[in-house]
Amino acid sequence: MMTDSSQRVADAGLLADSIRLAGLKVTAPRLAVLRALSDSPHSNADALFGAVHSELPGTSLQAVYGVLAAFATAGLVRKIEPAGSPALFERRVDDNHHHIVCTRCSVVHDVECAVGHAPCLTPADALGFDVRAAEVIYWGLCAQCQLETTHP
Amino acid sequence: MMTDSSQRVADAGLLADSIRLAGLKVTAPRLAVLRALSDSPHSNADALFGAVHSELPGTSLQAVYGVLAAFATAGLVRKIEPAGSPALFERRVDDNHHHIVCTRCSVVHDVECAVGHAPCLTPADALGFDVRAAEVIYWGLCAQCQLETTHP
DNA sequence: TGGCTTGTTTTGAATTACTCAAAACAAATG
DNA sequence: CATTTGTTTTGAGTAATTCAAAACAAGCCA
Repeated sequence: MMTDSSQRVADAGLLADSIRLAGLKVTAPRLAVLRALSDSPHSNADALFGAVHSELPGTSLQAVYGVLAAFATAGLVRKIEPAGSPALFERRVDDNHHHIVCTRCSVVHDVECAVGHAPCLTPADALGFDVRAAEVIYWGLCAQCQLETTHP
Repeated sequence: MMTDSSQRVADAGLLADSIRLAGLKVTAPRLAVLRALSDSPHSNADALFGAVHSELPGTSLQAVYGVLAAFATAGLVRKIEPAGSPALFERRVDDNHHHIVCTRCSVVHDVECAVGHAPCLTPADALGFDVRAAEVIYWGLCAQCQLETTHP
């Protein structure tokens, strides 16, 4: 039976593998950022810095920015930038999912592409563009905030 | 027959009317910003400041930000914030159109909602959210940049 | 296994886009 | 025309991010 600690080691191995597979060197800050992102998807650089820093106190905020930039360029993480928010990062990549954001508390959740296949990826008139991606953000009130605004 | 200058005056009147109709006081900076936005939709605050400043040299950049914030709150303009870009503004409002952005030169064009009615406004699973809006941004290469990248 | 090369991180500073606050000013109303 | 209320100026401040040079470490090679 696999213990908690061997599980953690196995996880570290998987994290390291995916970093290596992306063509990047495996370093402690990179492992820590990737683990923090696994634990909390849709985190911003500052939140990740907080998580990483408690595990690896020498790590600088700039290192976290550097790690995230390298990961994003290598296709290991996806960067999303909802209006009015600092950039958020997630490990779910290459599956064309979208996001729903609460206008009150800013919580973000993943949502599958509304239509399964990709009609919303094809604009009515692409105006000569070679369209590579479609990004959809839904805005609304999350369940919790609906409660809190109707029972103030 | 309407002369160029009476046309300009008529335009100014229409601009003033729409500002007044939005419940805002009509001022020179507001008229100038609204005219600049009519001339160049998808402009950012800095570009608008440039246009306004040449017509009305006393105007400050902060005033432009103030005007745009008041317009956006009043529903007179729409603010869009594509990833990696400063906020852009446009007068087209309340018609649920979307945008297509060139990943190379950052030019922005309007596109109609891909499907006419609103299936893309309804996520597959709204996760308890009360969804109020869906924002779609298409990313790709504009016609010009396709040419310039294939004939370098 | 120890050096070498290349890529990564630290340290420190700078920049961009935007916001805040107080005082001066101007539009609209009667 | 005086007053009220909203707007703009002036000046400063902040958040998020980027840049650059030097120190450092990972992975390769002998």
